[in-house]
Amino acid sequence: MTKIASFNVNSINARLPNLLAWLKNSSPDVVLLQELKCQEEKFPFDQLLDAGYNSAILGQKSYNGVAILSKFKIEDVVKGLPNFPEDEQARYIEALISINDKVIRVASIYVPNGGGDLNDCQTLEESTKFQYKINFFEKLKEHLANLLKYDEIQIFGGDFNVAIDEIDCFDAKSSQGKILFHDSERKKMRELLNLGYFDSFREFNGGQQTFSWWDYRGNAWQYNKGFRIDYLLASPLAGDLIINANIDSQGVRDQEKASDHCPVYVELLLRA
DNA sequence: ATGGTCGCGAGGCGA
Repeated sequence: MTKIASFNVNSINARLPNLLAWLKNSSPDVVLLQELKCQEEKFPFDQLLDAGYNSAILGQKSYNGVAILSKFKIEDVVKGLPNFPEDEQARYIEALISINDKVIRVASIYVPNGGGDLNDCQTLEESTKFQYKINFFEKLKEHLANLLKYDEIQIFGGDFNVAIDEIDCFDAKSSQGKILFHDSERKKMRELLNLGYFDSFREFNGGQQTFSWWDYRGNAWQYNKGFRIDYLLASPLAGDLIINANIDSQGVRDQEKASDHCPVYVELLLRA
């Protein structure tokens, strides 16, 4: 059994003790990380290697940053969306990993949040940050549409900063039109899925409401005021091999110095 | 509720 997870750590260095504890308990084969908040020279390569993981990273000072951890060799690393070279933010890393003679293409994706304060007389759709988010989605869609042609086992995971459906919000009515649940960004998320990728959690959990992110503010965790915004997208070939998909919603987010996100994961049966 | 809490890095930004 092969386990692939995605985890927005909200600073790899602030989260290292929590991350190492979760790696030990959960023992994923591959982990897609987001929000490293550090440059490559400050990434804890050695401690992760001691824990049994190779790392490939795209870093950035203070903000963003994505990585792929793997118990297996990481090859053909792509840093940044190839069709978005002008993007200065570290939000995409892709690689090939061979397990049991099967090649898996994985990517760690950190979609822009796109929220924040609006100036007067400005709607969310008019704001620069939201437009950057929509543009990033468009570039991501173009790239994934190309990758889908390869007919590979692909698992693309990350923090997409969008709740797909009402069930993915603690209060869909009050979230309507706000960041994480605005119609424009939901449409972009659906366009990704409509390329032919599965939302692996939803495939395996029907009408189950489980969140992956709770705001640090307002005791959101205590009141379970969360959203599901972290996903593992599976190509058709990957979908055939997945035997389970879930969210580590207990035992991680409630720890001391926890990230505001918790890990999501899929389990696959790979036979040579 | 235009609040609230983190992380970075040393004041304000981003989420």
